[in-house]
Amino acid sequence: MTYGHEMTPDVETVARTDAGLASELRLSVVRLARRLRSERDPANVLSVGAMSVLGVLIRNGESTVGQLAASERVRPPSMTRTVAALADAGFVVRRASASDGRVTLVEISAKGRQTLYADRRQRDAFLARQLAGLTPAERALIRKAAPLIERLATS
Amino acid sequence: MTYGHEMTPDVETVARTDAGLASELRLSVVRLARRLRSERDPANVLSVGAMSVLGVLIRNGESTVGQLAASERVRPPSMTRTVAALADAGFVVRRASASDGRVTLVEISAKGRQTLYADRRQRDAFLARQLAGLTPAERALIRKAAPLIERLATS
DNA sequence: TATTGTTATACTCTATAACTATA
DNA sequence: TATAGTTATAGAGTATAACAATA
Repeated sequence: MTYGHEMTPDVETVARTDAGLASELRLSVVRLARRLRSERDPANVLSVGAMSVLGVLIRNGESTVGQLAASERVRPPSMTRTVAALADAGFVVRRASASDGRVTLVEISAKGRQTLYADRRQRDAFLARQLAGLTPAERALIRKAAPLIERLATS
Repeated sequence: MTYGHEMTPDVETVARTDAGLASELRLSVVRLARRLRSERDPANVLSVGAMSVLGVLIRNGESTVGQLAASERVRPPSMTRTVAALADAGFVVRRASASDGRVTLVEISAKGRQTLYADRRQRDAFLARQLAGLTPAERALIRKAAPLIERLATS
């Protein structure tokens, strides 16, 4: 697989060195993330951040507001707002902790689960179309790269 | 290279099917983009969007406000604001087109160029550290995947 | 005293609508 | 009439500061 004369690289730095690699990967990832946001169906009720919180709740189960804020890397007041919006829409349920009266426990509801899965399928549609434009070998490469990108984000 | 028992996948969907691949890639990319934003030095004067515009100006040379808005996928009023902020800070220079009095041409200044490069080095630092935690084989894989991600974003 | 979460308030970025100037 | 850009205004999302309740 080569990127010869037919493809002008979209970044100034050729990623030969590791510093250049960081720069190229950063630009690519930021651009794709922005594109994914812009391709979202505006009819969607919930924001990207709110949907992401539902994903955390499915992955980790019932969580406190503080845990959710940490996992999404936002401040507690922001997470309070997001959780309030999710609760108002019936996507999560809040309850006080029995063992510690200060904490608010948040759990996803059946409606939240269904909504998240439906929204995901829809958001995946754009990227699936884009991936269909790659060759099978390129898709195989992306398949191997995705967990590495995940690790770069979370480690 | 395997992702065996030592690594619990952070996504529910195993990317065996192409739909699953879209889902996994989307989550990974969105997470890394968010992480990159959060790792930015708060002392930076310009927003991510403004820096991205400087990058476009270096890549494409002098551009109109409309061209910049299209390339960044924002509406013209948003780009007017971004360009105004860049001009106020001396990072770009605006001038009227000689051939078409309606258009505003925008060009990067020497100061803008220097600032962009410095900001980039700094933003790259976090990702370079993360990449250093990968094996050489994994980095080689990322090196091949980056231009593909760019294509997914821009095609 | 320290911690968890909330409320009050402000800032940033983006959008739509309405307007000006030019083609 | 259509197009390029700007101004006015509003909405979404996040932040800091101040506060209440609990440990």
